[in-house]
Amino acid sequence: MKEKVELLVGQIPKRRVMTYGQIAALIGNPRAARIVGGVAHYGNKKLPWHRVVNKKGGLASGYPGGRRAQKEYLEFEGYKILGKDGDYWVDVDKLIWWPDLVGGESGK
DNA sequence: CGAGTGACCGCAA
DNA sequence: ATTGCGGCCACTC
Repeated sequence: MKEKVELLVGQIPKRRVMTYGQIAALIGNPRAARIVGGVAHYGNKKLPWHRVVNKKGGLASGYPGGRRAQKEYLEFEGYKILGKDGDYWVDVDKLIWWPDLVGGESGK
């Protein structure tokens, strides 16, 4: 399970993001979004968890350093960061990314 | 070993 | 529209 999560997160290309629910669905547990969060906290911290956002595209709450730090990371990679003071989010509708199972190009 | 928590999501009231 | 509750796997105490 978590291996799939870590795998997917590790395969998330730059300028692209994935939602917890999405990953959870891909591993076979659409309702196990929390598990993804659990893996994020306990699992492999070497993975780009900053590219993982919630359904609203908002940044994680328990991220090391706070949402601010995560926002810095994302904008540093060139993400289109939106949001208000203290609350940030990305264009999940456009930056959302899916594994290469659609037939090659998943979006650019 | 047993119980509780965790960076979430979705439905129901 | 907002608040409340259930559900899953892995890890920690």
